[in-house]
Amino acid sequence: MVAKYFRGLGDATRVRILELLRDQERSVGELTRLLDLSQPKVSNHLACLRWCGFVDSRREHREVRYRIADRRVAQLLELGRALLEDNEEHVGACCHIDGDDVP
Amino acid sequence: MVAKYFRGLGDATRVRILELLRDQERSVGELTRLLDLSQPKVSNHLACLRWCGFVDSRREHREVRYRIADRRVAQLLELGRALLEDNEEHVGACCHIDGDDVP
DNA sequence: CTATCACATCAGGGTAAGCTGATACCACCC
DNA sequence: GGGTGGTATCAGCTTACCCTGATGTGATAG
Repeated sequence: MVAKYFRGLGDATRVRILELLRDQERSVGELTRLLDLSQPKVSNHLACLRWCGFVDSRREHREVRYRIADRRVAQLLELGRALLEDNEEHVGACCHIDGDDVP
Repeated sequence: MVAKYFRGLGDATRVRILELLRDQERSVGELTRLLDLSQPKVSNHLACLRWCGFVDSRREHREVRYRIADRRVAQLLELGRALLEDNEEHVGACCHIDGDDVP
């Protein structure tokens, strides 16, 4: 179950979304433009994040605005990023998990 | 990259391993017996955890003993588990990530 | 040196996660 | 009520992850 939860963070798009939501709430359209991704893709990942309780959503006019659901979610990302700094080379070398974030 | 890192935690077997290593270091054989899993499977996940810097290993006699590499790894799991408690129902209902830990 | 224990790696097949493109939904404005 | 902007969902396909079984490597004992 914990694994399933962390798996929610195990996608580059979802992490990027969470980082954009970190400071302010945003609509789906905003995220789509900022990330330059297809709308279904963003919406799909947002649904995933919402189901797992990472984000909350509310309608405003015709838009749906998303925000981080819990401050600890940001902490989790922060902690992960901090740990990563000391292991970036290792992670990059992991071939079990195929990186898709190579420039 | 952060996503790739979290993906390392996105597997039930790897999380179980980390929790067994949480309190004490253990050999591959111990883990294999405790988890009742095949040896290649355990070894493979250990390799993944090691590459990503979650655990350290050292030889002792003929065994290889593994331990948590950084206290923050345990903190990360702790934080994840704490957050999960408030969202367990949601996570269970997430159909994008197919749970394999259903009793 | 050979045998054996403990572990690592490999090749192959199955399966779930993610993407694309199209479509359905919902709220608002006219 | 029809039309439009903003989201959500769906079907099909591709690919990356994981598992199994077999084989390779390294260290110790005899």
